[in-house]
Formats: sequence, structure tokens, C-alpha cells
Amino acid sequence: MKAETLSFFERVYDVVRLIPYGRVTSYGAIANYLGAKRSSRMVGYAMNSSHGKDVPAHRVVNRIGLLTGKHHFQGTNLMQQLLENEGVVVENNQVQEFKTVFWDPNTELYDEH
DNA sequence: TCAATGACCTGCC
DNA sequence: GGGCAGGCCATTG
Repeated sequence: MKAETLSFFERVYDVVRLIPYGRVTSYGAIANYLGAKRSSRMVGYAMNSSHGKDVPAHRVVNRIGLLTGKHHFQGTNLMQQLLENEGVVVENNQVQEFKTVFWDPNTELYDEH
């Protein structure tokens, strides 16, 4: 909430907000986009602090498309509901066609054709 | 300041 | 091919 808070967390939020509608990404992809591929855990940790912010954390899943953070959402299947609402097929807490709905900031934003 | 946590990822058995 | 354990880095107590 202060200038000091503006760090990895805010950067993660910014990238998450850039996720298009009906698309999802992984923690590692965001971390890699931030230049800290090894800080993938920090991305998830940042999401933990994203509560109360306009950050579509439901669009962020692990590298296998598993809704690991669903447990942290308000409802039990709220995260899945939001994803399905955007057209993302989710089953057993797992995103179907993950590679199809997957949105890699490194590829989409930079777009190094 | 030190130590522990964490919505992960990669590597090894 | 599947499962288990360790490591990384930043934030919080």
C-alpha cells in the first residue's frame, strides 16, 4: 500500500492484469517475464497478497494448468467458476487445453516473431 | 537481524 | 513413466 510495496508484487500484479480474457498463464511464465524464472514461488506468494486488489489471480495457475491456488479463494470452486465464465474449460481443478488457453507474456508481449 | 514461510519449478530415483 | 525431495528468492513475523 506504500511505495515500498511497489516491488516484485506490484510487477506481478501488472502482468496478471495484462492477461487477456479467457486466457491463463503460469507462475513460472510471469516470473520469467520479470526476469526471475527461479522466483516462481514469489509470484504465487504475491498472489497471496493480491487479495483485495483488482488482480485476476484466477487466471494464474501452475505450469501444468492445475488450480493450486483455488484453495485460497473465497469459495471452494470460485476460481474454477471464474475461469469457466471466461470460456476456459476446467475439470478436476485442472485447466483443459491448457496449452491452447495458455498466455505467455514473454511471447505475447515481446512478440519476438 | 535471523529464521520461517510459500497459490512453484526442476531434477533425480 | 510416475512419484518424491530439494532449491530458489522475496516478503513477513
